[in-house]
Parts: sequence; structure tokens; C-alpha cells
Amino acid sequence: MTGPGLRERKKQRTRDALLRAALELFTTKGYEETTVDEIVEAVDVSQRTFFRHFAGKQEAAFAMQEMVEARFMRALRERPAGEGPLAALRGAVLGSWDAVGESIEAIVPVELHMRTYQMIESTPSLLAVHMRRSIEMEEQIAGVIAEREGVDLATDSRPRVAVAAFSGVMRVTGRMWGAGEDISVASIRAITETYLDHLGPALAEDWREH
Amino acid sequence: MTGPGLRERKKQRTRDALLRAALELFTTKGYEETTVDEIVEAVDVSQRTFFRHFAGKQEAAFAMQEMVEARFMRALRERPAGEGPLAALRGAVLGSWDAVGESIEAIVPVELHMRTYQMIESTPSLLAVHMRRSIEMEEQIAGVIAEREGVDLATDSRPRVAVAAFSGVMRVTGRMWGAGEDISVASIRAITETYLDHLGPALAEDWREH
DNA sequence: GAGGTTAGAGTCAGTCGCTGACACTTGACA
DNA sequence: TGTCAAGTGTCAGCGACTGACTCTAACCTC
Repeated sequence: MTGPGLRERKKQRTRDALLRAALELFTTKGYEETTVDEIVEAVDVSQRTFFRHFAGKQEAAFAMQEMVEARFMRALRERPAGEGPLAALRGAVLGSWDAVGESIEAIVPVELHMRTYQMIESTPSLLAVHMRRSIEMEEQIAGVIAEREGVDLATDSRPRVAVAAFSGVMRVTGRMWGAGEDISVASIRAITETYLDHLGPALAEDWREH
Repeated sequence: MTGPGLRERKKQRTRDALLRAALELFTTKGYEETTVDEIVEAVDVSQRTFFRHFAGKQEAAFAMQEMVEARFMRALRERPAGEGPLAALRGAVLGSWDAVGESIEAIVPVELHMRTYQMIESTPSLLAVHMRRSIEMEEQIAGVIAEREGVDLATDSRPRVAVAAFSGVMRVTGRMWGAGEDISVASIRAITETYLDHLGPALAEDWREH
């Protein structure tokens, strides 16, 4: 019950400090304009130390995203079995936004995290990585959905297709939110809800009916 | 009617040679394992010349994709007005695969292009860029769809949502194709068709009905 | 067809992200 | 208390990419 030792705590402190410094610099100066040397200078460690904690500049930018995504996956797995695929996904996303504070506040303020997210959306090279990461997550999500619905992922393409459509909407959501003025969690939550509502109608063959 | 002059033709020749050398090296040695120095050595030009023709290593990897995508956009715009959004998109993709030869064969063989595509799908850093590029294209597609349907993109989210779902399916298609054995155009065309057929059913709330 | 103009290519020096190798310091633990 | 090893610093080097400068040859004009 002694918890992590002094060495471990020191290491964690260094990592957290690097992360905060990096995100603060990224969101104020811009990602491309921030050099690793500037980050390590702010924390007063060597460049090598940065690369021991993070595989690269990019990884630092996505460290918080990773925690949030892990939370989302857990939320999805805990959804009631009665819900259909899209209802479960919807519940898990909205729930994750409601609980974003608990996911990350121990390391960085929510406000900095939201600024980071917006920076990712508006920085081409990071947006690219963001997209690839969400694809990797799609595969996991499809697995969970297939299990929930009791279908075989290897022979049934519906889980992947449904998740792909859902993720497509999430992507648009992120884009629209990032392009707007309101950076708040409430804002992205609301946009998410609206866009998910539009998924059904949008796929109808004739839009003029509605 | 004299066409491009000698200078212009020389320039184009250098570019084409660089492109072919790059794609050949990328697909045989691997993208990350290929250095720009190796590419320029194969063509016997200076490194600086490479960077005058391509903004970076990545741009070379996507040069052919860009041509194919341009063709797709044109095909989409030329679809009969009677078709619904998804039918038009479907027709444009399948048509583009049928005509991929005409799009690119003047510069690289179709077979090399397909190998390149597979390499993109299996190289993380390129996959990331590929995803970002398709998002950028989504925006254009949404514009065309909105126009076709006579709705306002600024106030109506259905074009973007429909396109997002469609693109999601295209992404899965690419992934599944790239992971398989058959690298042929016929193969990806068939997969595309199947997966698009699954989009409707996959979004139904209860999969057990079908 | 000579001569000035300029686009395209070469050279060189430098920045930035990132890595491997080696040495040092200081918690951890017997 | 002494040994071990995790975490860090230092240094040298690679690969992608850029800016500044020079040179060459296609071009355009007279």
C-alpha cells in the first residue's frame, strides 16, 4: 500500500511538467513553431529526456486524447445490453464529454485540453495523425459492437460499416466545433448530439421528403 | 499550337523520373526505409531538385492519388441529376475504378499505382496523411452534393453527414483491400460495391431482423 | 544570330526531429 | 553499507527540409 516510490513519482512529475509545457507552448505559439528545445528549456531538462518520455513531439500532443479515448472505450463497454449499436455509441460519447474533467484534470486543466484539441484540428500534420488514431480506435469499437450484437466480425461487415458511419459523423463534429468560436465542452457536446440526430435522415434517398 | 517548350518538357521529365523512382523504391524497400538521397541518386539529380518538385517525401507518395481523386470529382459532377446522393457517389467511385488506367498510365503503370496504394494503407505515417487528404476531399464532395440536391451547406448538415458516412465506408474498403492478398483493381472495385451495399442494413437499429 | 533575361538545377551551410552509445547520479533493496 | 539499475545528461550523427547563392541553358528580342 506504499504506492509508487520516490523515483517513480519524480519520473511522473517530469513527464507531467513536460506535457504541460508542451501543450501550453503548442497552443500559444503553434505546434510547428514550437521546437522540442523550447519545451525542454521550459522544464529545464535535456532534450534526450523528452524523447525518453515521448516517442516524439506528436505523442506529446496526443497524450491527453489517449486518456479520454480510453475512458470512452470503457464507457462503451459498460452500456446497457439492450441498446442498439448507434444508441450505445451515442450514449458513450455524450457520457464521455460529461466526464471529461475526471479523465484528465489531474494532469492538465480541461480548458488547456480543449485548446489542445482545437489546435489538433487546425494543424494539418496533427489532424492527419488524429485521423489515423481514430481509425485504430474504430477497429476496437467495431470489436465491442460485434460482441454486443453477437455477430462475427470476420464474416459480418455491418459492425465495421456502422462504426465507420458513426466515426465519420464524429469527425465532422470535431471539424465543425474546431472551426467555430465556442471552445467549451458544452459546445462540442451539443454539436455531437445534433449531428448524430442527423445521421438517419441524411442517409435517406430523397431529402426533399423531410 | 507549339505546346510546351523544351524547358518545360525537360522539367516534366525530371519530375516523372523522380516520381517513378520514388514509388518504385517506396514499394520495394518501404517508405520509411527509403531516403530522399536514394531517390535522387537513382535519377541522378541533386537533392534540392527533388524538393523543388515535391514539397516533401510524402507529396511524392500521393502524387498519383491526387490525379485519381481529381478524376473522381469530375465523375461525380457529371452524374445524372436524377440520382440520389448515395447513388451518385456510388456511381462515381465505381466509374473511377473502371477508368483508373486513363487517369495515370501516362506517368506510371497501374500496377505500380496499386502497389503504392497498398503501401500507403500499410505505412502508418502515410495512412495518417491519406486520412487527412480524404477529409479535405469530403468537404469538396459535400459541396457538390449540396449543389446537386439544392440545399444550403451552411445551414443543412445532411450533405456533410451523408458524405461522412460514405467516406467512412470508403475508408474501411481501402483498409480491407490493403490487408488482403489480391492487389488488383477488380478486387477493390468488388469490395467497394459490397461494402456500399451494406451501408443501409448496417444502420438499421436491430440487426437481428435481417 | 548575338545578347540579355530568367527558369531550372547544383552547391553549401544550417535547422529541427530523432536515435544510439556512453557516463553519471541517486533511489531501491539486500 | 554496498550493489544494482532506473532516470538523466552529454555527445555525435542521420535524415528531412530550407535559404542563399551560383551556374547553365532554354527563351525572347532586336
